[in-house]
Amino acid sequence: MKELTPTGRVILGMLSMGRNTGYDIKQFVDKSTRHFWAASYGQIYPELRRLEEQGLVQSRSEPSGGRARTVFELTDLGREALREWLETTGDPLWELRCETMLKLFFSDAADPRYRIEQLRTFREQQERKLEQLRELEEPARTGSHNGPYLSLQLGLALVGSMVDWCREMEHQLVENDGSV
Amino acid sequence: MKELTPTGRVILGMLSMGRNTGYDIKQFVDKSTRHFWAASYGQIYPELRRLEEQGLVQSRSEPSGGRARTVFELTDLGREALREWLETTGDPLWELRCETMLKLFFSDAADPRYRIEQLRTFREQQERKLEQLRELEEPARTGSHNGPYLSLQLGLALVGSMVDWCREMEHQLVENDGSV
DNA sequence: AGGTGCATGTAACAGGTTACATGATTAA
DNA sequence: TTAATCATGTAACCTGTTACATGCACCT
Repeated sequence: MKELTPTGRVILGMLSMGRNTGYDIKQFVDKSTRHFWAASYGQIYPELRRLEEQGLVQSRSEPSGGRARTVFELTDLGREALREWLETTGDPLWELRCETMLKLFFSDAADPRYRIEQLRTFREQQERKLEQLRELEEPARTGSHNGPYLSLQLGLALVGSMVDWCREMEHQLVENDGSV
Repeated sequence: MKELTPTGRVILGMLSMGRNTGYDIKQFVDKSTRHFWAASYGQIYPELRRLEEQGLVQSRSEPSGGRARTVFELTDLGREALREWLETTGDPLWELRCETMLKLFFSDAADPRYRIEQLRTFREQQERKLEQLRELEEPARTGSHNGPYLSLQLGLALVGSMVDWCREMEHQLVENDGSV
């Protein structure tokens, strides 16, 4: 069996949770996994076709009124591929790209007061993210699946710790050089 | 002035810290920023040429023995571009791609005991990362720049909180369903 | 003589985003 | 009537990795 592509895995997962059109998948990604795994139409639609070629999903046309609509569902093979991926425990992908850390790293090449500036901007950004995550908490807690809630809690811990660290560090930096 | 590319910024920063060949930059990235910002030869060498075209860096050939070697340094324009980027405070790039969160998210489609399995694998991975970061702590603390130490602390806080969260969650999961 | 490190580079590939085009349905 | 939403799709672009090729220098 061919290895699943990253987006392929998201799609199979989303199908397993009852999302069944390309549009629907994208919408749902945008209000759930987007915080740790995004996807765009440019990936989703072609990938759905590829998955069908591989026999992992099955499409059928199901227009709503005169509006074209293609509904997908997992095949047995697809369900199997998803399960296999979920049950594999081998060095999972973990990628972080954080411009703030990079700026901090190079911050000796600029006026030191910009450190606080960067930290503040970053903290505010992460606080907004935290809020967005918190809005997902209630629906995730009461939903029919447990997975989303669990992954949300990990996200919350991660973002929360960064916000806390920033607050502390901003405090220290202000004390140390008295600048705003 | 044209906007810097992501790798262009890393290069300018590294040059400002005294790294002066493509090779040297790559080596240093690999033992410092790689945890939150990677770079490969395939990006670095072409980008150095592009930066020179834009007048941000200046190269000179400086062979060591019969071994070809091109040394780069920042021009005034390059220093200015770097400073400008460092002093800009606008919605910094922050991207996380975490396969474990994705697997947890979809974990209802597999046997629940794999949740603990995924968590454990992830924690071990992050513990290794934590160790690598800790090895960088001493040199960063005693080095001539403050930036690297600061960014390292943020990384440490982030990875540390995830490890803690995993431990706690693994504990809870084991209690709740008694498996493994 | 052979392995490791220094040093430069590129071609092929992978993965993903953005912007655009199209058009029906529904709620205001 | 018009804006938002549902719905599908693609082409151009960007960014980055991997694998490979090359060759000198230095240490054992």
